[in-house]
Amino acid sequence: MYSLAEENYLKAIYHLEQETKGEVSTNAIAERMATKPSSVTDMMRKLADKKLLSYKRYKGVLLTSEGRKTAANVIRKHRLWEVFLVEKLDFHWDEVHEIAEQLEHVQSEKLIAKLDQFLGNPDFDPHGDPIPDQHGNVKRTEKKLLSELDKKQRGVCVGVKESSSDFLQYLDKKKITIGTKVTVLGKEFFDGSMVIQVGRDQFFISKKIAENLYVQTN
Amino acid sequence: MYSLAEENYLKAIYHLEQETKGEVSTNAIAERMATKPSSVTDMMRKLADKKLLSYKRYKGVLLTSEGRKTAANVIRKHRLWEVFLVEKLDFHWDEVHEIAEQLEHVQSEKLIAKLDQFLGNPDFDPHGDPIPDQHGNVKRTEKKLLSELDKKQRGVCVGVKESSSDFLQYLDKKKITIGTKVTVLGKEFFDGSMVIQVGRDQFFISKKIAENLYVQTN
DNA sequence: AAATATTTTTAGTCTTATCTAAATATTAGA
DNA sequence: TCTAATATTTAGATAAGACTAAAAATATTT
Ligand SMILES: [Mn+2]
Ligand SMILES: [Mn+2]
Ligand SMILES: [Mn+2]
Ligand SMILES: [Mn+2]
Repeated sequence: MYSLAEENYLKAIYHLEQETKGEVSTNAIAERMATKPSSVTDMMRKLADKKLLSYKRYKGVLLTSEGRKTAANVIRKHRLWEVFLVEKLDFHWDEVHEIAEQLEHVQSEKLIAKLDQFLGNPDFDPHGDPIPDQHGNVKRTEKKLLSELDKKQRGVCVGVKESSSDFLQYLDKKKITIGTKVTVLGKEFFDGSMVIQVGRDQFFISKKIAENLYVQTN
Repeated sequence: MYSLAEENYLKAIYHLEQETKGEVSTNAIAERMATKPSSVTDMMRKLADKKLLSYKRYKGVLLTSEGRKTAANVIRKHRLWEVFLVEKLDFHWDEVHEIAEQLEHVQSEKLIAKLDQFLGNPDFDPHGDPIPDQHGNVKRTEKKLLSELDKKQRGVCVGVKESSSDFLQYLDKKKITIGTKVTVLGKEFFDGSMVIQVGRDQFFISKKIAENLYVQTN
């Protein structure tokens, strides 16, 4: 249906739209895709011709509903494959992203439907990100960053914001994963650092860590 | 490592080399790839530069051991994915080829190793074709075409030569699959047609059917 | 409101993989 | 062996997707 390049642009724009809550700029797309702004302009023309987004010179782009649906489907595939790699093939959660980047472009509606079923229709990927349904709808859940919690508050880890290998390996070392209960024992206002309790362990974490862990407080 | 186009050329040449047992001609490659001879010539130059095959103008090509290993690895991936699709996702054996054509290009040594293990290190794909090992070695088995059997001879179906959807669906209708025992009850020398016994059923098959079913006689 | 800085687009080039049409080499027939 | 048919290569073109450098539009300072 759509080329690999087109799918990757749509996916990047989809994510950027949610972050910026509005038009997405040429430079933002170029940076996210590790490409040059002039290449982005060319592609925006093409995607606009195909009615996947609206584009006005110098004004940035917005996905059409067709574009958004297409992007969500690629993300759906990416996340389902990540679940497969972790749950079935025993990959570690820090090593599945690159492989899913390739698998997400395999074209077959039936394959995805069967994979979804095989995996037990999961709602979240190994990093806690929601898996869009067949229509591209994502059920958004209440979650906040650990850094937003105050002293004495308690939350359950439900996802990571960054999912770089370094960060995920840090979390493993500290025995934090999806579902882990975390209690804030202390919070330093000067630098945002915290002391938290995880299981029986208590330790210090920097603001940067706290800003990349999603938790749910009930 | 190698591009999608390069991998597909290598795979086609690998198969053609086995069929012709010698140099593979430009036209044969063009026909197999559904492309034009001039495109093949260009690609042969490129693959020769990369030492994946030897090419002399007007003389056809032969894979180098590096080329053969690369081709076998793509075939290994193709067949492992076919096993996955049939065994784990409950696809029918007539609908997995197109999807495997895409999956075979996913790059990750670790993925293939883990997939192989997950599937229980299978030796054959759903069509009875052998799965090359990590080094590209294929264990070849004794098999012949059903058409080579004579009256009263008996064989076990171990594979199909063609695996078009039409043919596979015909086999299903006749309850023939890998492992099915087949006995030749009669053979017409004029047109090569046969009457065979499968389970309790006896029926007529054309030469074309008999020439596309591999059997093992012990 | 100018001047300056930043962002975005345009123009032109490159690589990969394809094609058509024409030229050349090889093979087969008379 | 000469000729005709077939196979293969060369030359030149195209499309996708990227790049650089320069031009144009927009945004930010003074
Ligand atoms: Mn990912
Ligand atoms: Mn993920
Ligand atoms: Mn196949
Ligand atoms: Mn097969």
